[in-house]
Amino acid sequence: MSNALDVRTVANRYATLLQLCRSRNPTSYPLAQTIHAHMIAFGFKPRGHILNRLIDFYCKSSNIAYARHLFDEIPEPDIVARTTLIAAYSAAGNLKLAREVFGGTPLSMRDTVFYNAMITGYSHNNDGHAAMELFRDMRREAFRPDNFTFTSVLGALALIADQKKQCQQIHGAVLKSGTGFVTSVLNALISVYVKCASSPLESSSSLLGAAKKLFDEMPERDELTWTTIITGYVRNDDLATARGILDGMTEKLEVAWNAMISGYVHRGFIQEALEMFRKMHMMGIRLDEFTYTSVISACANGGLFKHGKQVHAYILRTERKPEPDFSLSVNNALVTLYWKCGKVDEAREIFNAMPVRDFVSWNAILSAYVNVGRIEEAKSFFKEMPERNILSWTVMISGLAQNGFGEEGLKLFNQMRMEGFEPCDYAFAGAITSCAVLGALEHGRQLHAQLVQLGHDSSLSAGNALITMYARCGVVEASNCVFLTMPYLDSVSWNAMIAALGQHGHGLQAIKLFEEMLKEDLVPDRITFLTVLSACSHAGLVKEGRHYFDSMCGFYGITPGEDHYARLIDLLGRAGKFSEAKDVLKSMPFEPGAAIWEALLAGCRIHGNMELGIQAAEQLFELMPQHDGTYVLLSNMYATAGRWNDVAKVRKLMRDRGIKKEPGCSWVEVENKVHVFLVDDTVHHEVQAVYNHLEQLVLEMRKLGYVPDTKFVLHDMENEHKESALSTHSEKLAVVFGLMKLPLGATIRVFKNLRICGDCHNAFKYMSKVVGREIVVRDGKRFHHFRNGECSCGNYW
DNA sequence: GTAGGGTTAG
Repeated sequence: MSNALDVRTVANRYATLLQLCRSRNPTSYPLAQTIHAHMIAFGFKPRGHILNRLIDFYCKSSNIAYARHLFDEIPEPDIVARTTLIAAYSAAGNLKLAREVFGGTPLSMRDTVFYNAMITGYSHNNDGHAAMELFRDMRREAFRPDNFTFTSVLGALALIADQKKQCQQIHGAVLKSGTGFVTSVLNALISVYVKCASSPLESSSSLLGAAKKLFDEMPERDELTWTTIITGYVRNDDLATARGILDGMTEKLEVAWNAMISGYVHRGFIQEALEMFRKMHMMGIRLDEFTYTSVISACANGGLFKHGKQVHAYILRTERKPEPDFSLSVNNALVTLYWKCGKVDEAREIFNAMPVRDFVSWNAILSAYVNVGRIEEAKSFFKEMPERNILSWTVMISGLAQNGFGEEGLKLFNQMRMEGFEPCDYAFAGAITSCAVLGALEHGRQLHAQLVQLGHDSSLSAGNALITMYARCGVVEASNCVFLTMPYLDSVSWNAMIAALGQHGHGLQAIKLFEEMLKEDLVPDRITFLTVLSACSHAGLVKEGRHYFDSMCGFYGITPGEDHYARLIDLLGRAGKFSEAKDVLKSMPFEPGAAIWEALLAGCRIHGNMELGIQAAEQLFELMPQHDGTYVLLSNMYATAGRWNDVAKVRKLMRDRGIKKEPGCSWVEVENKVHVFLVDDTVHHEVQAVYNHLEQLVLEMRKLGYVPDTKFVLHDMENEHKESALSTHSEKLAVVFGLMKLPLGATIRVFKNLRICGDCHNAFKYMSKVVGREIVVRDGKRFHHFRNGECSCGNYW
């Protein structure tokens, strides 16, 4: 400074100017920067209090790097600058740097505010334990906790699952410290009791009672108090009490009303949510973006497209100058409203017209494509996304899995991890579903282990996915184990477990579980009945199946869809009750579609009902000429009847229509080792070896007095049919290989889809007795358990 | 210099 102006005077003036700026007022940050720019131009070096203020402003305007630069220039930064920096690093999610500043500060310099900042930092970054630890350190070093400390610590405590005792301890400490009447501290206490109550480990009523007592006895309540107690009851699913408190509230507090509305929406009380909205409007309570988004979401979930549009129109009429945040969240809700009401392309139009978009907007469109099965569009949209978060990945992974692209789903899951995203339980659920699609048991087991390691094992979505995965991979015992140990169950879990039992031929157990579900006052949905009907069909429980079909239509008032009828036809067809099946066909309110004809054809194949089978196949050829399943079923039906010329005709038809038969590939698992057999046009040498064993086995079987009914595998193996038989029966050969070559006592599981005809069903029964071990074999989505000459599906075949 | 509530994407 070349002129004669006194440094102290200049400093005072700068300090006065900075007083005009307020660190909690974002609009003043540019002014503070301008003042700093002036200092630099003027050659003034800020120190002490002024420098601290500047560091604070740079932190707040999210230029932490520059704030750090200023901080590093100070020879001995004081406690205020350090505190500011810690708060800034924590807010930006950089705990490591915050921790560094914290650790580099000598004990003699520290104070309560300094500790408070670090405790809050941990709490904001979801590390409740570290925050508690620091709180203990602080008390050990004899720093007196104040209001801020308690509110932060209680916030941290709410992050820890098992914390009832600590709650009470801190409550005691609060009372001792004399802050027990401070509203902010009491709010935090109520909040933590309430959060505690919603933990599965605690009994909610006593903790909610403690919260309510504090609330009732409070000397003074502020807005936060009301919101906290109301959201507390909402979160604990006690909407009635929440509503009672809200109705007794004199303040016109929109935050509490919004919480109530969203509570109703989450619990599916659409009408109540809309009624609250109307009432708010009538009482002149401020409606804001939170209100609108919840109400639009209510309409989306209830399929009330017209109502949703009315709300939209109302917003456009009344909100003249919407803030950017406002229109962003409302538009996001609208996008969801449109696609959930079946208008995906309109949703996309809204999205395209949005001036600002965030993750929610992008993910909403992605889920729209995924949910309606427009998977190609979903894939290219996913690639287009400028940024992806964990949800984007999850939606895409489970979307791929649910549409049958298991391999792509798993690939994406791995890619997600490679890009540094820690998968959440939903992402795991997607990957596990991929394994279910692929029948990849070993991979599924690994994912299960990782799930446990990462502490996601109480997750509902992952648990449900595991039940299905184990069942689809042939290990229904594991499904049951998951089902029994899950802390929470929803109707999806029950449906999944009933399906698992049904798929494995345990029809009676499936029905028993279904009855248990009814006892728990859970309302069965259309999926539940699909599952129950399948279970009956697989176990041959014809009478029971009919009964449930009728009770679904009558008692539960569910209109049966084509899928329900298909299950019924399947049930009757597999039982050989063709005249009844024909009656159902006639009585149906719509023309039978492909699913129904396919079910009928499957029944005809089993029972050799050639006439009806051919008729069904003709319908299927018309409806979906490229569907290879029809050809296989028809050809198997002919083969069972020994009509080889007709088999040849079907094969020619396939060639003419360009339908490729997939190369045979099968795998067998014995004692956690998987053996894979490949059969292409040429016969793989391992299969040849199996074939030799098979011949031996048949000789053995004959010696033991077992004469295959007509053919089993042998008839196919003669002369010109030998090669094709080897490929179509490679799976069965693999089982034989497993039976003969591998150690005794282990269960043999075949994951590849075997199309089981009556003869091989008999043969498997026989073999299970001869070799004295359990054989689990997949047939479509179903499994057969052969043990001791019997099968889990009874004598249905 | 530090704390605390409500929304939308699975």
